[in-house]
Amino acid sequence: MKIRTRYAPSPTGRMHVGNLRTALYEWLIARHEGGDYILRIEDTDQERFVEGATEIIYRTLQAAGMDHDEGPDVGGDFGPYVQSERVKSGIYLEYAKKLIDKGEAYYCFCTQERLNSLKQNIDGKEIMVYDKHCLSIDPAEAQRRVDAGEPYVIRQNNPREGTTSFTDVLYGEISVDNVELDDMILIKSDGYPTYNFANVVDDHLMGITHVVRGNEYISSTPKYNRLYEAFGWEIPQYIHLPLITDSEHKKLSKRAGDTSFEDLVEHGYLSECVVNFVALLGWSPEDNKEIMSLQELVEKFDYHRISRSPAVFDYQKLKWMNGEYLKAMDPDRFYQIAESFIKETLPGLTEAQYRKVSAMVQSRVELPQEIPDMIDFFRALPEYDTALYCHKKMKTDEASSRQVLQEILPFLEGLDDYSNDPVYAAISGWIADKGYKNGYVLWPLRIALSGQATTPCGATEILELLGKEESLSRIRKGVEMLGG
RNA sequence: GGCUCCGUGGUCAAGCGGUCAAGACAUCGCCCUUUCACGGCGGUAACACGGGUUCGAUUCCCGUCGGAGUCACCA
Repeated sequence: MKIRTRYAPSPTGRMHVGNLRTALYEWLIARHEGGDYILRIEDTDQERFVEGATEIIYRTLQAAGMDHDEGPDVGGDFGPYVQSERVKSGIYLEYAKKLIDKGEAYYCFCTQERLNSLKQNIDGKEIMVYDKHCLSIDPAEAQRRVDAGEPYVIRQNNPREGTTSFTDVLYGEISVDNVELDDMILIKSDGYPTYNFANVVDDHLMGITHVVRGNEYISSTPKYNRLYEAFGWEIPQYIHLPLITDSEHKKLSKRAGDTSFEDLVEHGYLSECVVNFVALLGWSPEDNKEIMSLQELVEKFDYHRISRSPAVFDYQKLKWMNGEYLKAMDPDRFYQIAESFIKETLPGLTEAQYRKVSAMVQSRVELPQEIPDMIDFFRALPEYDTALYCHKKMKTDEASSRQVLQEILPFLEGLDDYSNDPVYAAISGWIADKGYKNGYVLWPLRIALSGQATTPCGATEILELLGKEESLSRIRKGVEMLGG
């Protein structure tokens, strides 16, 4: 049988990494198995609906490289693919009524006040279990009240005795006492179905074979199973994914303002890197390779290897991976990314110089946003402490640096070609003549030229970029600061 | 609190009865180097605990402890 998976987001804003991973795993399963991947928009909560959020979903999926076979924008045989449109046809209410006829659901007219009175507070958490109050209403009476226009919801009628169990591909069989099963609402008072209900109905109607979702749904899955059973529908394969957590081991969530795909991209993370990284949160390939293209992921993704334990989202490693992607990148593409950062920091250079700076920075940057700080010293010599001139390994200190700089100054003044290779050759020659060690001269030179201990390049490359005049002025300044 | 799930280094993560318990990030050190970085090499660092089962448990079972999730007219 052909595998069909679906990504069913609700359009409430940006897609955070947990959702992204769910979407990715569903896509990978479908693609690896040669199945179909369906996009379904679950916009049954009109209050949380955010204008433009559906477009964000399209954009994100596209940027991440996940194409879908069916969906609101591409059509398909099982449409419509937006739940608010499906509501109009009345299917959810129709199915809910079938459940009422079977005694598996019932009308409920309880007011919010009465519901609130059922709430209890345990450990600061609000917990509510419905007491089946409206189950006792005579069906004919209930129907009369509905017809009279009284607000109502439809609740699932779950038994209080016995147990219900389901099988998860990863977790195996999970059983729950039926007392734990709340009579959850299927149809809300505004006529919209709840996620819990619409999800089951649509998954069935759309022929979804593998239901992939976050771990947080495990506890409600028995209720879904009862729904499938009540309808006599085939139960899909369940694949519950381990949670992705923050460094405090708490579930990552949109409400907590956790990072979304778009946030990461705006912060300079490459979309292919984010996808790669997220794929590895809860899954690893047999060969343990880490840097993988989407295509490789498709080839290697065996969902049976998905982990059961939660994973912390480690920004540090994400950053490292981004650096790997940046380093491996074609220089031209890197330049496209780095260009604006470089030009804004260093206005007025030639195109060739910009390319040079880009190349310097490519091998050591993890995020493009780090570039300005890395190269700003080219624009203006920063304030610096003369203690920088002391370097134990190079055997330099303030006095030796002053002396060396004073000594080499006339030599540099007499030099006209400041291109890297010639200037390097010239200085090397000079150093050899004097019998110094390279670092003994080049370390103070770099400090004088850059005012900082770490630069994305060597001293002579700075000379080249700065040019003769600016270089000499910076060296004189250094000598001055050293009391020369 | 009830229920459910999870438990290999700080983090990700191999392992699926017998291994000196992989690898990656981070960290530390060394080398290389025109500083830093990159690169190369190496170090520190883990099977939560207690019982079983077994000739033998990280691996299987039970319990304890710890962590998380869930208990909405949100998904």
